[in-house]
Amino acid sequence: MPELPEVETTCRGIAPHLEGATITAIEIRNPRLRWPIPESVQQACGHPVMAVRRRAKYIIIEVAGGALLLHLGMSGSVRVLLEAATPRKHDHFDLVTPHAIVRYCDPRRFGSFTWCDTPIESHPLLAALGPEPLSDAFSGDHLYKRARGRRAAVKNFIMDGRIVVGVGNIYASEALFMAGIHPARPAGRISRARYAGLAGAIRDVLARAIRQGGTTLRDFSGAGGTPGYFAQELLAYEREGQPCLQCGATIHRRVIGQRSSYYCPACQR
DNA sequence: ATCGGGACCTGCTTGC
DNA sequence: TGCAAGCAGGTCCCGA
Repeated sequence: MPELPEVETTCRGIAPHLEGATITAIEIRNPRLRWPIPESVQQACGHPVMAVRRRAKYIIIEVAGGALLLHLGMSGSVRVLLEAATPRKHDHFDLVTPHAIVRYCDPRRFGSFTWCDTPIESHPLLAALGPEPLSDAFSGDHLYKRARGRRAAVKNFIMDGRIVVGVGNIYASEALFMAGIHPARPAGRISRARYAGLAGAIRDVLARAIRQGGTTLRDFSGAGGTPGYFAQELLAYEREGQPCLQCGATIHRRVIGQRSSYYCPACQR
């Protein structure tokens, strides 16, 4: 479910409830996620939360002495409860504070939850990550330089977190459509100018999706339970067989790198 | 160094 | 109606 806008929406949803509050307990109901939840997460208890922030698709909850590192995987979601509620089937754990419970649910168990007591940016899961797409470090020139000599499809290239973080399957299709670049084109065979357009498209689509509260396709909702509204702005994703909104040709679907890609064969070259 | 593919999971939709 | 196949928003790890 979650790409960068969904994670950002989740982060903003839980931050007001956690920042300044003390986690009094972490109640683990089902520790089986991508990796088993370690006992060490309990070290976050008893200290006020200093900050809740996002790096790539990870949510970082900082306390004195370390940080909780949370990933939503493919199907993770978080709800904020202001009163007790019966846990549902795939609710894995709760972060309990005096005024709220942050409850994590993940049916497919591709998400993760760990504790880090060393500098967070050098954590093995974060150390090799590329720039944030909405930061100044990300640009067309950055993409162009990193693409030299690469023969892999540009769609796989922009979804590689070591190149740029936060571009998942939906927004990769969308950004390539906006930039008029065919998703299967080799990354090394795209001009500097076209990469400038692609970087702009990535920035634009992610920023707009964040403003809409993410994309709700199936069951995503923000921490307060409200759905995202970006789905109605999708130009290519899941539009196979429908007319291109720019030229009227039929949108195609093709599996690239084991993922469905949607594109207009006339507009995208 | 780069790449493609397999792996990890459950649940929903589709088609015979 | 029932059952199997196909599909889903991520990313780590392996061998070539």
